[in-house]
Order: sequence, then C-alpha cells, then structure tokens
Amino acid sequence: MSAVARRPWEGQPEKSQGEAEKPKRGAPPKPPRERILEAASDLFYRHGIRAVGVDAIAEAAETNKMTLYRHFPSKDELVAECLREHAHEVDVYWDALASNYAGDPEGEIRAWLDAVSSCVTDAGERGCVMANASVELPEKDHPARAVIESFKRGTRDRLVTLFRAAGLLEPEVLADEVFLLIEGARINMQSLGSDGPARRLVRMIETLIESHRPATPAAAAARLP
Amino acid sequence: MSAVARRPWEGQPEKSQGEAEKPKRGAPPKPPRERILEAASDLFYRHGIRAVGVDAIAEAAETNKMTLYRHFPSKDELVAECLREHAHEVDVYWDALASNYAGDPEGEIRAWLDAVSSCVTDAGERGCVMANASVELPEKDHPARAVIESFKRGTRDRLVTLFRAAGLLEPEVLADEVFLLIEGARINMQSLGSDGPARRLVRMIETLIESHRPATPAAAAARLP
DNA sequence: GAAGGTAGTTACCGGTCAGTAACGAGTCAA
DNA sequence: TTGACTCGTTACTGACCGGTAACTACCTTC
Repeated sequence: MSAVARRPWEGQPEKSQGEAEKPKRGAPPKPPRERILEAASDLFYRHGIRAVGVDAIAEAAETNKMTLYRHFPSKDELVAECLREHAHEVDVYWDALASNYAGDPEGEIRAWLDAVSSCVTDAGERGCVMANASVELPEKDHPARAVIESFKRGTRDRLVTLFRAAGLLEPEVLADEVFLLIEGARINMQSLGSDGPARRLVRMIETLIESHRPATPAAAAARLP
Repeated sequence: MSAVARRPWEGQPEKSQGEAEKPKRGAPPKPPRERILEAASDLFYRHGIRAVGVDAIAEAAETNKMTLYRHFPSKDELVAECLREHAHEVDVYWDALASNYAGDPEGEIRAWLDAVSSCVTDAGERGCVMANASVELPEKDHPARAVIESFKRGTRDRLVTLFRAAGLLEPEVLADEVFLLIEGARINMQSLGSDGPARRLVRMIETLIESHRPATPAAAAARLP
C-alpha cells in the first residue's frame, strides 16, 4: 500500500539466504561494511546473537574476518551497530508513515496496524530484534543495551504521539497497553506461533483503541492541541 | 500469604549467588544431580543459556564435568531438564493455588495477581524462563522446544480454567488477552525495567477482567457449569 | 572383607571462539 | 610513478567449547 518498509518491527528477513546477494549486473557491489551489517543482522535474527560466530558472518557477507575487524572493533560493537541500523530503519518507517498520512491520524493508525499484523503472521518472523537482543545480552554494560533501551522508549513515545494526534483519551495509558500487547504477541509467537494467543493481537488493539475514543466528535476536537 | 511458591513464573532466583549452598549442619548435602539442576537453572536465567558453559555449571554446583555428564547426556538435554523442572514447579504452584482457594475463584484470582505482580517488580527478575529460552533456542529440533511449547499452552489453559471458574464472559478470549499482556510485560521489563509500561500490568489485567464480568450475579451464576 | 555403584580428579580430545600479524593485490589521486 | 588506502588471504594466538577416558576414593550391601 504505502511506499514505506513492509516490516518495520523486525530485522532484515527479506532474504532468508544467509549469503550476500550477487552484485546486480551494472550495479556496483555493495561495500563490505554494508554487506557485513546485512549478513550479521540476518544471521543474528535467525539463529540468535550468541549462536553466530564472526567467521560465519564474514563468510555470509562474502568477505573475511580481517575486513570485518577493520570496520568494527569487536563483535559486541558489531551487534550494537546492527541494532542502531535497525533502529534507524524503523525511525524512517515512522517518519514516512507520519508524512504519508499527514492530517489523517485514523488512516495512519490503520496503516500502522497493517504492519503490526504482518509482524505476527508473516513466515520467518521471530519476534522483535531488540527484545530478543535484550534476552541474549543481559550484561548491563554491553554497548547494545543503550540502543535497545532508547529504541523501546522511542517506540512507546511514537505510539503516544500517534494516539494523541488521533484525539484518543489517555494516550499514554493507551500506548503502554498497546505496547505491552505487541511485545507479548511477538515473544509468544516464538513458542506458540501465529495460531496462539497472538492471533488476537490486532482485534485486541482495535478494541482497546475503541474504548479510548471520546464519546462525541466534539469532545475529540476539544482534546486536540 | 499462601504457602505456595513465591515466584511461580520464573527460575530459581532465591539465591543470587551462583554457587550451591553449603550443606546445613546435620542436613545431608543435596545429591549432585539436584545441585547441577539448581546451579544450571540459576546461571541460565541470569546470564543466558548459550552464555553459560558446562564447566561453569559444574563448578557452581560444586561438582565436576564428569559427574554432570553421568547424569545428563548433553548440555541440550540438561537445558531441557531444567525447563521440565521449572514447568513442574509452576504446575505445583497452580495446583496449590486451586486447592487453597477451592470454591473461591475471586480469591484465587487475587492471589494469582499478587504473584503476577511480583514478576514485574521484584529485583533480579529477568522475564519468563521459557520465553527467554525460546529466544535463545530457535532450532526446531532442540529438546527444549517441546517443553516450552507445552508449558505455554498449559499456562494459557490454566488461565482459561481460572476465568471460567470465576464465571467470566468469554474465558478463552480473556485468557489470551491476559496472557499476551503478561508476556509483554515480562519481556519489556528486560529493556525498560519495572518503571516502563510493565508497571501498568496488574491494573490492565484488573480492568480487562472487570470488562468480562457479567452484568448481574444471576447472569454469572447462569454461566457456571 | 569383597563387590558394586556413585562421585571426584586429572588429563585429554578435536573443534570453535574472538581477535591479530603480515603480506599482497587492486584502485585511486596527485 | 608514486604513495596512500582498501580489501582479500593465510596463518596464527590463546582461550574456551562440549564431551570423554582412565583412575581413585568412598559408601553401601551382602
């Protein structure tokens, strides 16, 4: 529908193959740093961060370990950079969403719900990149943790902004509730799949939003800035 | 308040020290198998499954690697056994809850909510053991995955039973919704802590339950078997 | 006291982990 | 042509991984 990224909540599963694609005829091959980031993000997402070694990443990126270490000081920093990249992509998605539906918060919510829905139905989905990383990297001083925390905080704030723009009641409370539901659905998908409780996610969010809708349009307008 | 386990949703964090306790004077020391399971569960929960080696487990259990491998055929099987043990403890908790509040489903729900609350407030909490394991062990044929899946399914069924006994409307739908909220709060705690959206968990569940309460006591009674 | 079972000890296996040294080929601009 | 820079290749380090062999010490039980 929109020109924005199709799967804003997750990693880069568009290619399920662990190898960097061949340079398209005429198109220059991607620089190594980019290939490494893509290969690492893909492997981390599919197999887990600790389960993937730097050798495997270098091989999947069709380069070698030395080049990897010329671009990233350590595996931990590579992980953090992958997450920063992901956070940036999601930021781009949110900005595109906002500009595509400027002045139409209801449409914006609907489009966003489409994306949310795909996160708990599409094949290859394995939950939220950031949440998964927070499970695998409990060390408080790991460089990835600051990225994870600010991403989650930012997502919550985006929801508040979205719901406030739509004139919904108690946008902070609503955002927290919706946020928890999405987090729950995405983690539960990894054990019970798309047919478990996660299948009710979108309907639940819709009901929740409905319950925060002001009684009359006039009341809604009165709440707008 | 009740005699049931205090933290039914998680691992064994009662001792945050990674070492087996000294045998109490007069009390016989625990057998090695038990010590290994306890040490492994504790280390897995705090640091992650893949981050902990068998040497570290044996040392924390105050035994050695050979004894570990005499009791468990592989690390993967040890992981699965730890999760089975955890599932059993949670089963015991649920059974105790049901028998402690026989004929008082409202009280049962209140007691259960207390336990849920502690899962998103207590220090040392790091989410659901099973959900965390599902993130770290994506391989479909890992022996732990069957345990995780049946545990999650069982938990959902327990909720359905609980809500149905309380005469609440649409117990399956309610259970799925509550389940997702808890899953979300417990995973989100690992990035945003107890002060994030997770702090609203209990109030959200209460509101949800309230919205599924039949209009009149007579109507509720009519729904009971 | 002999036998059997369990647990502890030491040493080891091959493989993999993250990370590095050194060198050579290619490209580019000055 | 030269120098600077990037990238690829090979070989390597030391630590750790999961898992095993062989032996010893101890405690039962007969």
